[in-house]
Amino acid sequence: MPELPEVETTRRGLTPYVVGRTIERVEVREPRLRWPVATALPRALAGARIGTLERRAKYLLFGTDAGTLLVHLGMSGSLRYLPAPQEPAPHDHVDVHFAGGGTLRLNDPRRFGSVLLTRTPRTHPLLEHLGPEPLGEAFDADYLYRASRNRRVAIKQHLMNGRVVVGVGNIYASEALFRARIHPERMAGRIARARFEPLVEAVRDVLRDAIEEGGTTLRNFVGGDGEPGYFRASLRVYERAGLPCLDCGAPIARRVLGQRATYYCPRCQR
DNA sequence: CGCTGACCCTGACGGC
DNA sequence: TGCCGTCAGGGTCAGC
Repeated sequence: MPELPEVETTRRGLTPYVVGRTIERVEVREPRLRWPVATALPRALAGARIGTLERRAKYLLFGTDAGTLLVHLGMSGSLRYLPAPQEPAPHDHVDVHFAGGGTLRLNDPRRFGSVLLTRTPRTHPLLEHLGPEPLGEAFDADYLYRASRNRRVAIKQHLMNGRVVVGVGNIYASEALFRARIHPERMAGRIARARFEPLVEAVRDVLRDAIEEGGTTLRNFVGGDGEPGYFRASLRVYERAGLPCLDCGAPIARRVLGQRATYYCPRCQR
């Protein structure tokens, strides 16, 4: 489920409920996530106060005086704040109970997500080698052009490579390339310099638009407030195989690239 | 070093 | 109805 817009939606939704709160108790019902939840984690966090909630790539970083809690939602994860106690449902793997009431609850059916505690987030192996934020200043046409030289991979896979730029997942890679009119299979290293301005703008625009709509709910994504995202209605190619291109009417094509479904207009995108 | 494909896991859905 | 194959928004890792 979550790409950058969904994670950012979650961050914004949770911030008023969790920042400034003191953790009373952490309850781990199922530690077998992408990486096992450390047995020492609940004890380490008990009594800690959350001072900040930030996002880096698709990670949520809860800054506490006991270290930084890193949460990744994987494919199927979601975080919700519950003001009142609620019976855990299937796949509700982790609860963070706050002093004074309220619970932050992680649900993740496929368990590709992760919950980690670190004292040194900047140099954590999972974060250290990440590329620039797509909505930050470092991500511009010059950067992406240089990062693409001599690369033989398809531009779509290139955009989804977290070392190149973070946060661009399967939905928004297809959507951005449609907006930039670039064929997803075009070799990254063979794209003309002039096309990188529109491409970078397309990536930024589609992510910004999606954040404004509260992300994309395909199956089960809900933001921190439990609301689904509404960007699905704005998707132009994703999951539209066979339907007419909104620009030219040609049927949208679907092809598998690097084991991921890829959607594009074979007429508009070159 | 760059790149490909296997793999982690559960659930929904369509075909038979 | 039930079984089976396919697919799903994430990422790491081994191997060439």
